[in-house]
This record gives sequence, C-alpha cells and structure tokens, in this order.
Amino acid sequence: MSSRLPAMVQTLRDRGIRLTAERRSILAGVLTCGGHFDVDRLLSHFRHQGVQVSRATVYRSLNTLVEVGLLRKIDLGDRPSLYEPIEGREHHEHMICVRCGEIIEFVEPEIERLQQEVCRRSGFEPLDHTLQIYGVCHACNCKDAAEECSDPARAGAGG
Amino acid sequence: MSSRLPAMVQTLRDRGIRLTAERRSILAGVLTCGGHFDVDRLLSHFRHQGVQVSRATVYRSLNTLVEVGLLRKIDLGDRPSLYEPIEGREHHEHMICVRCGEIIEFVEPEIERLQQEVCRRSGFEPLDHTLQIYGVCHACNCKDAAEECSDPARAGAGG
DNA sequence: GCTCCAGTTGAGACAGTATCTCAATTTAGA
DNA sequence: TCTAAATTGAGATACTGTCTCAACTGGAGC
Repeated sequence: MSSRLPAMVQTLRDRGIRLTAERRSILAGVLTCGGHFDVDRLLSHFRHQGVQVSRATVYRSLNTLVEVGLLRKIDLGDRPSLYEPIEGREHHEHMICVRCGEIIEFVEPEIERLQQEVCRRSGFEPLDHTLQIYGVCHACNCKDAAEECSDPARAGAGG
Repeated sequence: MSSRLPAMVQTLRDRGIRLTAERRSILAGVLTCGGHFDVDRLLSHFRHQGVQVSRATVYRSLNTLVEVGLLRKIDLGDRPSLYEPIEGREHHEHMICVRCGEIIEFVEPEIERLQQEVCRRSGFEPLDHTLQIYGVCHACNCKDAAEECSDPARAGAGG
C-alpha cells in the first residue's frame, strides 16, 4: 500500500509543493485509510498514531491533493465530504447505503457518454459532475427481510 | 401560478399537517419564487412583502414540503441547497454554470434506466439520486470567446 | 552546514448552513 | 369555547470548512 507513497511524493515535488512533515503524514494517512474517508477519520487516525497535524492543515492539504489530481473529493451535501485516492483509476460513481453508510463504486461508461451528449446539445461545457445513488444495499435489504419475517406487524408498514 | 396553491393546501390537509399562517405564506412564496430558489431568496421575498416568518420556520416548512412530496431539494454541497416545486413534473437533473449560477434542467430517461440497471445488478435498492453537471453554460462560453478575441494574451492561458 | 525567504503550520476566530430548545402561541377537533 | 397537541420565534447550538497571523521550516543557493 505504501508503495504508492513515493509516486505521490514525486507528484508534489513536480508541482513545486513543499514536502513538510505534515504533508508526509497526510499522504501516509490517505493511503492507510484508503477507500473513502472523511476529514474526521483521518484526524482520529492521527490521534491514534500520536501524529500531530492540525485540522486546518488536514483540510488545506486534502484540497491541495485534490488540486494536483491525487485525490477526488466526493461532495455528499449535508454530510461531511469524502475523499478517495485516484491513482489512475477509472472514473466511477457511487451508490451510498442510507442504512449502513456502505459506499459501492460503479462504472457505467454509457452514462458518462449520455452526459456528454446532453451537454453538447445544450452548448454546455462540462467540467465536473456528481452522480450519487442513495438507497439500501443488498446486505441491509436482506437484514430488513429477515426482521420482517420475525416481526410481521412491521411488514406492511413500508411506504 | 397561485392556482396551484389550493392543491398544495389540500396535500397538507390530507397528511394531517396544520395550515398555519406561516405555512400559507411559505406555500405562496414557493409558487412566487418558482423555478429554483434557496432559503435566503424566500426570506428576502418575505422581508420585501412585509411577511413575518422566522428562518427556523422556513427551514422546517421546506423540509416538511419535501417530505410530503411537494418540493424537491437540490443539494449543492458547499452552496446553500436549492428547492424546486415538483407538481407532477418529470424527474430531471441539473447542469449548473459555475460562472453565472444558471441552472439548466435536462431529462434523459436513458440515464435513469441505466442507473436502475446498475442498481439491479448490485442488489441495491435505489431511493433517490443526484446528478449534477458543473460547467460553463453556452452564454458564458460565448462571453469568454469574445473576451479572448479582444485580449489575445489570455487566449492560451486556459488549462 | 548556514542563510534566507516564500511557503506552510497551528490555534482559534470566523463564516455559513442548518437544526435544536423551550416558552408562548395557534390550530383544529370535540 | 375549550383543550391537547402541533407549531412558532429568537437565539443558542452544532457542524463543516475557511481565514488570520505570528511562528516556523523546507530547500535552494552559497
């Protein structure tokens, strides 16, 4: 996992961004947390490790990493934003379980193509987009079904 | 425009939601603002009209209207959320101009269908989704082009 | 290794959206 | 009219995220 660190460090160097101890910690933390994480997760990781990095610095550094293309920011509206390492992965969207918070990535090139098409028709130059599907994941659905079996009174209560 | 008010009032009655003076003002305000509006827009509309409704009540009532299906909330992340009347309109998504703030609606049933398909494949039960495309609208693009013509030094500066 | 300085950091103030608290008020049904 | 329960308003509060500014530091040049 930390084998990606040198590449990230190099990216910062190439952009003339100073490699402070804090930024090294943040890069390491990003790789350790992996997947999708928010600022709080990173901060508690640092507390756990006894690493001193201020909240402001974490916010600033994550923004920097987004700018240089090492991270992608996932804006969830009223919830804290999530970040995910990019590392040359294909552009993908997210399904977010409203029960357990599980985040499932999916790739659907045809959706991307249709968006481009829609923009072209409107003369709109797309720069970025967000597509999030909120719902109930498979695991939570199964759990629900099991609970309804053992508690029939609730079975018909769904909207 | 206000011909829709009785139907909205009826919806609230049907749900057993009390019709206070404040809620009537908010329904009227929603119809007057129309299109896409945020809480501040509604509040300044009320100030203008000399109508007294507190901020808390506006937030609470808009949430209520979303719950009963009269409004849709558009979550823009770091910007204030927008609301739009639903009134039986087709489900649509938004292109948002990062220059002028213009919001362009679009309907693309094939994107909706593909989302359903993706969810089905993952056993994910979709409840809601957000698709926003951020970019530069046609008008702003034209303005840019005009400015670049009169200021060639900037023409090659785009990244 | 030393110097220098622009970039960076930390602590806490601040901005902004949105919700909560709780006493006072109001609605709507009896 | 009466009453219970829902609703409201003012301001406190929660929470995410940015800004301020003095102190500090990475790294280029010597």
